[in-house]
Amino acid sequence: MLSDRQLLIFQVIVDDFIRSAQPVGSRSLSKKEEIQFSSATIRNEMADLEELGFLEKTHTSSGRIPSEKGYRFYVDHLLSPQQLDAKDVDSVRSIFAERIFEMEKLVQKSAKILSELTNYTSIVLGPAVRENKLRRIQIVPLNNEAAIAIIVTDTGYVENKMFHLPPGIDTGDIEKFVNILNERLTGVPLEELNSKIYKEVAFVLSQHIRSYDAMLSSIADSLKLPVNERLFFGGKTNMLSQPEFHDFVKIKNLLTMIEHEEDMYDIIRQNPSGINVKIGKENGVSAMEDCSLITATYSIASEQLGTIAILGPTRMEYSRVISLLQFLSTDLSTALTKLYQSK
Amino acid sequence: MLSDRQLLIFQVIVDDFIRSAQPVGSRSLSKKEEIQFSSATIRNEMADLEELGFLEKTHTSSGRIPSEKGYRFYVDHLLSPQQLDAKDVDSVRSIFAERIFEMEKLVQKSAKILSELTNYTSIVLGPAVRENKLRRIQIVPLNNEAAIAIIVTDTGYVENKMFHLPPGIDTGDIEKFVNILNERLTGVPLEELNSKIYKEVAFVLSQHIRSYDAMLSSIADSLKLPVNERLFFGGKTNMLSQPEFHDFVKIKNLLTMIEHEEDMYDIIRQNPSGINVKIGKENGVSAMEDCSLITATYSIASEQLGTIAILGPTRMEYSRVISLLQFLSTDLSTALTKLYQSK
DNA sequence: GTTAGCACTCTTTTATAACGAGTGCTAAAT
DNA sequence: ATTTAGCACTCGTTATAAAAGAGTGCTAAC
Repeated sequence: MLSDRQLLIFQVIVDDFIRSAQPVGSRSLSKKEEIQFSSATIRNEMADLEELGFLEKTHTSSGRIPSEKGYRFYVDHLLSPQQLDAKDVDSVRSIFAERIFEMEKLVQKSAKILSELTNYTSIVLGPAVRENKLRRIQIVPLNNEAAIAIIVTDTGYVENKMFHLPPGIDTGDIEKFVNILNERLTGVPLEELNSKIYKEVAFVLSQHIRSYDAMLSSIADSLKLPVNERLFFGGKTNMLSQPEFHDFVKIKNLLTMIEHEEDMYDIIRQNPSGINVKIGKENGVSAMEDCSLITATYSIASEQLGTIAILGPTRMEYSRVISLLQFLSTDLSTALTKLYQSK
Repeated sequence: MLSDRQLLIFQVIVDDFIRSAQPVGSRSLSKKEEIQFSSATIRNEMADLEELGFLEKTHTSSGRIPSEKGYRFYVDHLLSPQQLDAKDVDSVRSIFAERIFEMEKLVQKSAKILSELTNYTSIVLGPAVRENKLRRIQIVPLNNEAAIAIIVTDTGYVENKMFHLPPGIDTGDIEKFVNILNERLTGVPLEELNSKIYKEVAFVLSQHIRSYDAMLSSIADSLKLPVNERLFFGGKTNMLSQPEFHDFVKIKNLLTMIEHEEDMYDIIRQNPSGINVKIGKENGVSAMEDCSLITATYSIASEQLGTIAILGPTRMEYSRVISLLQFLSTDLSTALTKLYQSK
């Protein structure tokens, strides 16, 4: 569909604009060594590329910038899987250098490094605990009225919630109660806990414990997991350095959007596994229409755990970011699998 | 030291500037109804106030704005304890409307409401767990190599940490170990845990458990509390709407500073109990030299728990914010005392 | 098919002037 | 002895115009 020359010109324009953030003109293009034809020829090609919808002008006599369709094409067809810079490799590896133990810490550090490396904003979702299996339930009474329910999963994730004790319950009952829960529920994935409690455990409890139901509903309520997986951010303010956001309305909208965790959660979470690129309006949110979002998923063995994402301007270093995310998500998956698979 | 007329003029200037963010001129002042003298008189007084260091000009022929010294004087001497708006009272009360249980939730909601009410940034530190008393230690083994240590305090605070199990330890030993810890350490304030473990518990353990020391040091290490109390923020991006921050360098520095949790932690934490106002350079941080920080502490009974703070431009609604913080911190203290004092 | 040349467009920069809000000072009024 | 009216002056802001510069589209020559 596009001639080789058009491809070449298009690619150079995109690369140049990604680097400089300035519209690219025919004259400056003609001076590049990889381009051998005159500025007039380039102008003709550029006009064609614009007609095809790959380029845009900011005003009648300006140079060209890539359109969203252009970026999409660039990402889909012009991005050769590029070798990652040795420095970048080192930086990513440094995440795993210390023998970090908790998943969350690892994931948090990943977010930090990613944002420093790219100078964009990084967002990491996870790790998902939905499919974690229950390791232990504990109940710690605080006083006559309240107690804490604690659950621990096989990956070391701990969740806790305070609840009211039914009046008049005694410690022996609580202990029995917990023992029954542990007997019946250990090994059950968190997402099935709630239904399992009512379907299978309630009956057993009823036979052993007076007034079990008040407590059971308190507990079941407390354990209404999955708790939203947490989001971790890195470099929230990095976008302030991007020239396209030297505009108070834009930056305010964007930062406000980022602060709004529930929305971000939905946006990140809806991405399918593997690498994913959403460009500009594809994000479906007006605050992000000058942004691109690249996501990658990570997993333990084949079980998808979470998502790493980079949010940058549409004029983003797609190639490098994609390589980075690919590399990091693979490494993260490997590390986590090694840590938690070897039960 | 200052005449009544000077006080009046000064107060009106500050109030006006706080409202409008515009330098205040003599003519516009003379038109206010509370001011009965001519603009020329006002000019003379303003010149004197400037000489005394309470006012500044932005350029030779501009109106006046309050200097930092001026704000300091205003806060220290001109602020009458003002009645809080009925709306504000309602909003603050709404924090306690739902019967919230966990301290952290309460504190988080306070941060949110405060920032919405003021359109400044709110920062809440706490609640401190240093003096919380240990209620229970649990150890949950995950596999042969790792286990989770969980501690629960009398206020329902839960902290957990993963640690390595010494090779070859058996479950019976772990159980004994935990029982001894609980016997000896229940009721001990978190901040004393570490020393107590080594001084009093180590010996007992040594008599009952083989290879106790490897595990003890893992655990003690894990429990190296107090974990920094957490910071909660509200309205991080609110400062973007303040006209004094319509400057990319300033806003970037400020937001970056805010993101840097450790620094913020120190800044908030160092404030003594009660209401505290830091104006501009008094904050000692260049990123905050156009800001004022107002802090208030909250407590359970007489034990100080944490700090609520509002970060705004130096041109801040001091009177209203101080009233708000005073009111909220009192209410928060009362609510928490009621919840947790009645053990 | 390619390219040199040129008129034209539009932004950015620079210069200049006009405006206006505000001051400080002097001299008159109270 | 204050207070105030009056006025010259300052300086930032706004408006206008002109010049510069980067880039385009089109035509005609190569």
